[in-house]
Amino acid sequence: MDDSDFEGLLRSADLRVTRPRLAVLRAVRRHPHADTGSLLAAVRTEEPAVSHQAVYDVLGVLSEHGIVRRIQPAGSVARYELRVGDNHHHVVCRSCGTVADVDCAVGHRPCLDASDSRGFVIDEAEVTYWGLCPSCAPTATSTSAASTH
Amino acid sequence: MDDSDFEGLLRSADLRVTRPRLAVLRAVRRHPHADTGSLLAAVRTEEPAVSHQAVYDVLGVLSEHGIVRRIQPAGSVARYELRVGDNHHHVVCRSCGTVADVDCAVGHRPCLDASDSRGFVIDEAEVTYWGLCPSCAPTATSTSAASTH
DNA sequence: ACCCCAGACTTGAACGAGTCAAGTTAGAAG
DNA sequence: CTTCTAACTTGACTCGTTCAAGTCTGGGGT
Repeated sequence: MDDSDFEGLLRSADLRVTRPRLAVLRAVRRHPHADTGSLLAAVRTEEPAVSHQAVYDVLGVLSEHGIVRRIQPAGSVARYELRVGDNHHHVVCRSCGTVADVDCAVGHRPCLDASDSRGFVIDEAEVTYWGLCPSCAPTATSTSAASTH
Repeated sequence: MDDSDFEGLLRSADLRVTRPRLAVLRAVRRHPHADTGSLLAAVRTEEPAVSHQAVYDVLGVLSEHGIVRRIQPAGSVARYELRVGDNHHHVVCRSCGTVADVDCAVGHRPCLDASDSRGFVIDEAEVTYWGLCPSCAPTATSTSAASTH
């Protein structure tokens, strides 16, 4: 994912290639799962004149076009990442809020043919794991028994 | 789930039984998946003097003690429900934001033994389905093919 | 039955992520 | 080079949620 890749992504989505957009894409690449505020700060290290509104706008259109993915665990502000369309989920630390990627267990499509989908037309199943990250977890306690809810 | 059940739940969590708390519990029972504002309005139909702060406090402690469950789909405000510990997930309508319960496919524990949990100690896996509710979905289109992400 | 006090509530101000609106700038097609 | 509109800047604003300080009350102890 270098700058010419970003340019291609923008062009094939019929979006103009602008300095703010490239700067936002580079910021998201450098800071996966960062929130808008951090991304704004990161963008301004290379493009000091970019407004916060521009960052919101850019992240908005990039999400709409599937170039970045917006995630928002309960209790957190919106976060963004570049990995799209590659079937992965997220682990969120209950203590510090850190987010990490988790590859989907091979071949599994969790609960997807939900017996009763209530008449909804479902297009995505999002899985979020909750727990404690290595830094926050009490040391030594090992196994990660998890329950579905 | 009648009022004496609520009283029991509170007492066994070492929480005082107060009129505001009972009113909030009744409101959550009457309005599953409602946000704080709606619950406040519902509470005030029977207890007009209850402050908004009280509702926030009550929902907070009830969540901490596992008496109610707080959910917050991306882009939504916090919502609350009484069903706890019974293994169910949620479908959220992308168009109107409506939330419905979906029972977990029997015996499935989605992606839980995640091949690589990044050193996190996981205690819960939350599944959110995204799509269109019956009212918002274009009529007739039927199948609900879903992709994991 | 009464007292007492920490836990629960009221009041009112404040915070901050995100949005709205109006005017200006700059990609990129012709 | 010109033109047009998508994209950006600026600045005000909304609203869900939290903070802080003071008052009240459920329920255990006497």
